[in-house]
Amino acid sequence: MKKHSYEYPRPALATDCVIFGFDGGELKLLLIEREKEPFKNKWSLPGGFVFMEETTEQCANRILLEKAGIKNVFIEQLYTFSKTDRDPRERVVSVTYYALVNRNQFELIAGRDTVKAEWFSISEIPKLAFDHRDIVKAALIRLKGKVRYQPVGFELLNEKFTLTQLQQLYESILETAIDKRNFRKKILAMGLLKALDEKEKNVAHKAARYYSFDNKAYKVFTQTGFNFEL
Amino acid sequence: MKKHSYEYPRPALATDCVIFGFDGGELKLLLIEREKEPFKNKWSLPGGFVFMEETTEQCANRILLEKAGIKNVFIEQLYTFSKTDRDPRERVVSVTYYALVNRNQFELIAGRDTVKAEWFSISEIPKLAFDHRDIVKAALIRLKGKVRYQPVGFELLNEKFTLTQLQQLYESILETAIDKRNFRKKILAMGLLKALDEKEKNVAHKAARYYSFDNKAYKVFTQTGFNFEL
DNA sequence: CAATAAAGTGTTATTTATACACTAAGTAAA
DNA sequence: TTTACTTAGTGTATAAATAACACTTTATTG
Repeated sequence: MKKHSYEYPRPALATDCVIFGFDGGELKLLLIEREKEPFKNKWSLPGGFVFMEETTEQCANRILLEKAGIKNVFIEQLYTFSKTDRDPRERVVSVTYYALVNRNQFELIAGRDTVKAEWFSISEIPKLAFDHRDIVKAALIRLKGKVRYQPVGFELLNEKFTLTQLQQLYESILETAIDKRNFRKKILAMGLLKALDEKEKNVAHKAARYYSFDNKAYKVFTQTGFNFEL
Repeated sequence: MKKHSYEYPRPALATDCVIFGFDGGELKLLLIEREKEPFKNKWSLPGGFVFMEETTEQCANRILLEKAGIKNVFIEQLYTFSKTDRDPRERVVSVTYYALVNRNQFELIAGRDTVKAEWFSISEIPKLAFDHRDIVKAALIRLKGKVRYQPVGFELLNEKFTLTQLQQLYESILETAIDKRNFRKKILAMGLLKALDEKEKNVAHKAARYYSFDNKAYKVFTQTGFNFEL
């Protein structure tokens, strides 16, 4: 049997982040243009190497902040990609994360400095550097699974949102049409939404009521063993 | 903004494997006794460092073979653990996997050589080395989620199994009692089981019929967009 | 041959999911 | 100021899935 002496060389360790946003009824993705070879001027996921004194999750949060000005958002580990040739320069293993971002909250900050950042509809994602297409694909599958049994979709919306916005969000993530009446019935029956007194303004039709996600109710909800399920 | 020059030092990269088996109506876990410090003589998950020329998945399969004589089994990436102090010697990031093993298939091989390996009931897991308890916990949660929408439980059983065995398997993974008639109705209705002509022998009661998982039917099943769900 | 032990089998009630169409309210254009 | 347009908002009936529940059959053992 082989003895595991393990000095150098070691694979490099990086993280890459899939950043989701929601706008104009569509799910979006934040991409960064690479400034250096390899894949210079190609679009890519924001990423970077893991420092010795940080966890991969701390690294992902640091990258979110440094490359897109994003902080304090929902983030979850996605998958670790380790194909030996995924970076042409050297062996790099990437622990990937996905983040859910309320776009309005960060619109000004994203793309600051010299970093060119842009939101893309998930239906119009350009060719990506490295194996980033695989990473995005995995993130979409994960998100689809996730929203059905965890109320994470709200992370993508403003604090106040209409039921139509919420429904559009689910429709675009799940890539399916949902019946309006059944959707509203089900989501309201859970008791996790607070109906606000406020309504839309300056719309050319009947103004929709705003709702907000009731974090307190959700806490009680989970503690009593009930499960969110859509 | 920080520039990402990334020479040494790098975290070491390892994989650890949670190996599930099923026997005597109980879910079991294969553990290895450590021969070296740190945690000498403590139980731990089989693990090892990732070589430059292998993916983390290949590494996990290699470890399964080297440490437990197990090969060609279901294996899936679980999570990457990266707390900076999870190994007292140095910074080690571990990409973990879980495997589902038919115990009968490997009973003789596991624990060969000098490696002391033993199966433990999940209700009687001893104190483990490193953060391995967290890893096991994550694996149990994953497995619970997985068996409900993917027919992976069969990986733990013999090719021929009785419906009672299958039910016990689900009961022990999901940690819940299941109604016999409803279970059989549902699982048979999916059309994924082949009833064999063979029955149990040498049992002190009515002999149960053997079934096997119908891989062909499952292929068609998935291709036609239906989903396994229990 | 009686006792034991697990296999095997249907029906009913309840809950959940699905399908479906009109009225209300606000703005913009004629 | 009236009409057209656009989206908000609402209930019911049917179908499907789930959950609850008990006795007969078949083999072995003492």
